[in-house]
Amino acid sequence: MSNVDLLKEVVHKALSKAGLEVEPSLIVIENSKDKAHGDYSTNVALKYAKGLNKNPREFAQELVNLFEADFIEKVEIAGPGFINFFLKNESLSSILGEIFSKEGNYGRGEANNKKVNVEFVSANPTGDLHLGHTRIAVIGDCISNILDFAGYKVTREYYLNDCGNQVEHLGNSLRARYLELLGEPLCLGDDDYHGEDLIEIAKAILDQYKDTLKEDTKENREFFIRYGIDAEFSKIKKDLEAFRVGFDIYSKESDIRKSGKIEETLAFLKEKNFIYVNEGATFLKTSEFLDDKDRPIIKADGKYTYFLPDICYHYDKIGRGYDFLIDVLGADHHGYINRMKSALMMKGYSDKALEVELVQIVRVYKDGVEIKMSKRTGKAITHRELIEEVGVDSVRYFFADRSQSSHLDFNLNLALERSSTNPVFYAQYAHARCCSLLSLSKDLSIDVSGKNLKEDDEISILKTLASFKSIIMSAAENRSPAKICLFIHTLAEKIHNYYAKHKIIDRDNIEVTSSRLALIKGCKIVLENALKLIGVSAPEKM
RNA sequence: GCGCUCGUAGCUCAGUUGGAUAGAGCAACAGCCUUCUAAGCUGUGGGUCGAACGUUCGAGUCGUUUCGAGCGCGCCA
Repeated sequence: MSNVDLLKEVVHKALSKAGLEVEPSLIVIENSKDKAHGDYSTNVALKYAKGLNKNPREFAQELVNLFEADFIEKVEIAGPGFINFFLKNESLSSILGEIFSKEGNYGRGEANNKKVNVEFVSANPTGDLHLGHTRIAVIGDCISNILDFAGYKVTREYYLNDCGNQVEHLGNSLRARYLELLGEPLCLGDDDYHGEDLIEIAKAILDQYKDTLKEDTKENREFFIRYGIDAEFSKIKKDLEAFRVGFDIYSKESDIRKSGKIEETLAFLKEKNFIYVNEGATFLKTSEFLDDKDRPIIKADGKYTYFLPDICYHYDKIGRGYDFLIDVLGADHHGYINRMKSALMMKGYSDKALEVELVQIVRVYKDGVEIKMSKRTGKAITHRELIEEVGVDSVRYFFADRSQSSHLDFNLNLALERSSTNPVFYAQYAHARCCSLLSLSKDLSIDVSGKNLKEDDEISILKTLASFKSIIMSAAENRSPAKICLFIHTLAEKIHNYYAKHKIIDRDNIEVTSSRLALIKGCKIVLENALKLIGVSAPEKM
C-alpha cells in the first residue's frame, strides 16, 4: 500500500471519528510542491469545515488530534487550513523494495476485468499516411498501452474502408496511371488521387500484366481497385509497424457487407421504426436521440452511405463483448459522435458504450506556408517522410507529449532542426546514465531498504517514484498519454539534478553508495516502464 | 447562423480535476568538464493566464457574457 493510500486511510478514519463520513476516493492527498509544506498535504479541513459550521484551522487541529499512524514524523497546519504531513524517511524509501520485486510490472494496476476495444488510425487505403494519422497513431497506441497497464483488457483494432466512392477513385486513378505508362495522356478527375505514389504501383502492374488490362471493362476496373487497396494497405501496415504500432484485429468493410449484417441491421431498424424514406433515400431517425438531424443511410440510387456499414461495424464490435468502445478520431469527425451514439442507443446500448477520443488537427507549416494534408492533392508531408527524417522515438515523444485536445501547429523546419534537441533525449539520457552507473558498480551491493537516503533530492525522487501508480491511473482515466510524458520529464529532471549534485558511486563510503545505487536502480526501472507506455526506447548507452 | 474544440512567456505547450509564490522545452544572455556520459548542470531576463462579470476561504481551472482562432453542419467518407 502506498503512502498516499495509507494517508487517505488515516484521514478517512479521523473524519469518521469527527462524525463525518467521506468517500475515501474523494479525499485528496497531494504531493506537496514546496518541501516547507511537508511531503504530502490535504485540504479536507478546508473542504468540509464549512458544512460543519466550523473554523477550518480549528477543524484541522481537531482532525490532527485524531490521527493515528506510526509512519508519520509530524503534522502541521498551515495557511487557511491545509494539513501537511511529514513522513519518516524509512516509509518513503520502502517504495524501492516494491519496485525491485515488480520490476517491469511496477505501476501496473490490478486487472479490473473490463474489456475495451480501441479503434484508431483506420485510414482509408488510398494513399500514404499523413501527419494527422501520425498523431492519431501515437495517441491511440499510447492510450491502449496505458489502459492495458492500468488493468484493462485491451483490443486494438483497425477498420479498413475497402468499399465505396473513395476506393473507386483509387481504382480510377491507378488505372489512369497505368494507361499513362502505356503512352496515353493522364486522365484524372478532380476527386481522383493525384499523388505520385500511384505511379510505382502502376509500374508493378505493368511489369506483371503488361498491357492486358487496357480494356475499360468492369473486371479490369475491379482489378485496379483490389490491387490498389492491397498495395496501399500493405504500405500503411508496414509504415505503422515501423512506427511500433500494431493491431490485434483488422476489420474490413467488405466483410461486413458480405456477412449479411447490413440486411439484418436494416430489418432491425425498420422493425423498431427508426427509418423512413424521403425523396427516394432512406433516413435514420438519429435526431430522436442525440443528433440534431436525421442521417441518410441509403442513397436514392440504392447505394449505402458510409454510415450504414459503420453502424453494423459498431454493432458487431460491441456485440463481441466489450464493456465499452473507444474510437480515436480526428477532430474534423466530431459531428460523427452523436450520430453513432444515437445508432448504438437504437440497439439499446448506453451512450457511454462508445467513447470518442478526438485528436485535434495538425496544421503543418513549411517555410512559413501551411501545407494542406489532403491525400487527394498528394501534396501532404507523409508520415513516412517524417519518420525517416526525425526518427521514431522523437516523433512518438513529440506527439505523446502534447495532449490530444490541443490544436497543434507543426513547423516542419523546426521539427527537423530540433530533432537533436527533442525532449525525448533528455529522458533517454537520464535512463542511459542510470544504466551506466549500475554497470560501473556491478561488484557493489545494492541496499534495498535505501536507509541512507536522507538528502532532499533523494526524498524528492522517492516520492516521484511512488507517485507513478497514481499517474498511471490518472493517465488511464483521462485517456491522456501527455500525463505520462510529464511524469517522464519530471523524473528525468530529478535524476539529472541528482547526478550533477551528488557523487553516486563512492567507494570510500559503501554504506551510502549502496543506498544510492538502489535509488538509481529504482529510477531506471520506473523510467523504462514509463517510456515503454509511450512506445519510446530506453537505451542503455547513448 | 448553429454546434464542437481551443485561447497561458518571443515560439511550442504543461498546469496534479478548485489549492499555498502560474511552470517546462525551444530561442536569448552569463557561468560549469584533470572527477560516475556536457544529449547534462547552475544562474538571468521574459506573464493583465484573450477580456469582463459571477460562484467562495481561494479561480489559469467552475458559470454567464464577450472578442479571436480552427474544425464541422453532404443522398462525401
